[in-house]
Amino acid sequence: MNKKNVKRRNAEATRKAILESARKRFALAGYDGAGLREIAAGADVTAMMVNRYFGSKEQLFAEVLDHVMEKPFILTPEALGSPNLARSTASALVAITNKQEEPLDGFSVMLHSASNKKAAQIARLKVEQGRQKSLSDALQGPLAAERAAILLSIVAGVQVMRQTIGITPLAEADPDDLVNLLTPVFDKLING
Amino acid sequence: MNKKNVKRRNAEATRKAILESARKRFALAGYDGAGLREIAAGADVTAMMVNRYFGSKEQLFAEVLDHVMEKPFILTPEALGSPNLARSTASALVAITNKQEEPLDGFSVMLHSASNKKAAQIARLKVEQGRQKSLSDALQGPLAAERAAILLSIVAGVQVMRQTIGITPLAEADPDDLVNLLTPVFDKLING
DNA sequence: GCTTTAATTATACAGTTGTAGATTTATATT
DNA sequence: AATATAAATCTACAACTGTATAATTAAAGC
Repeated sequence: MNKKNVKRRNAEATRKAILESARKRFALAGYDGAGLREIAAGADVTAMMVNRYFGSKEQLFAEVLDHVMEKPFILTPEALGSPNLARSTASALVAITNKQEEPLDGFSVMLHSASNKKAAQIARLKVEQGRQKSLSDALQGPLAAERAAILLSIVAGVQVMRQTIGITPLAEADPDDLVNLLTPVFDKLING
Repeated sequence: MNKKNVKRRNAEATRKAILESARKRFALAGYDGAGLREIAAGADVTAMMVNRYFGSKEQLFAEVLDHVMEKPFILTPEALGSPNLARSTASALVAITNKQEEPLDGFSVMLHSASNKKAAQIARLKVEQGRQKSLSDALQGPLAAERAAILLSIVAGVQVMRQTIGITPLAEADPDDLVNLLTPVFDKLING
């Protein structure tokens, strides 16, 4: 019997390794800041493998966004039924934006790539297809889509300011204080 | 009588022109995205003038941030006494983040440069020295600094999402709806 | 064990970046 | 009008970028 899906030197594993390295680098440095050689080195291959497996840097970026967007770290549709959603959302956001944490989410990728027009357009597309839509579907009441978008904006804003830029006192503040301040804000948007 | 401050070919005007062109380009494309030749062309000079007048791209960036930070477009300390501050802040933010508007503020510069470590550090310094401090001084009540920082984060987040990325429906939403949704959010943070 | 085929690398190219040194140009003073 | 001086440019360089082509290497099937 002949096996068709034979993996020599494990092509599938290499592809995954590149994708994972790209996610990390894009999240840290954005589309422009992450070089192909750097991404490839993170996957223990040479830069040419990237183009072999993904065609171009742009296509790689799009695929990375697909992956990071499909599992939201916060405000998941399932969690939207919870009674203390506003507070749990606030505390998840504060926890994740701790400095030492690796920025592992689509927001980092998107925000750090906002200055590049092509990358920003790809990111917008992916956000609209992914999180934004499922979130606004789950929210109740009038102007659900707008409220969802503002919610995402606040999450994004806090993440950049706290984690990337590291604004004082956001970066050094007592996490509990931040949660207490953010909770009523989120509550306004979730419950109206 | 001999005049000491003689300007040949108007050095001062050239310096200002470069600074202004740099502000525009940095706001649009961020630190990495704005090339020195491009910035220089916007001031009708060659790229070498930039280094002559500012020493390096980094120093130019720092000086641009000094200028854009010293005149806040929103949440000015003077306006903080106004009764309807939350609403006027919301409506100013919505008005300014209209797509056609040129991004003329320090937030754009900062956000688009967040992916570059050096640039992000310079930006953080300037924000802390400038707007952040005056704003938290003006806010009343407990945790004023934290509330001010969250306020700035929300402004930043809405700006990126609405203007730079152009998320639907934030970009196309009815401005009045957005103002109505943002006002109670800002009110929570301003008045507690 | 040899051949085939796919995974991986090596080399190279054209473009861009920030910047340095030498040179040219314009202007104010003599 | 000639000269001194500062403004502006020209040329160039070394480092980087994404990517294309050609060569090499390793493993599967016979």
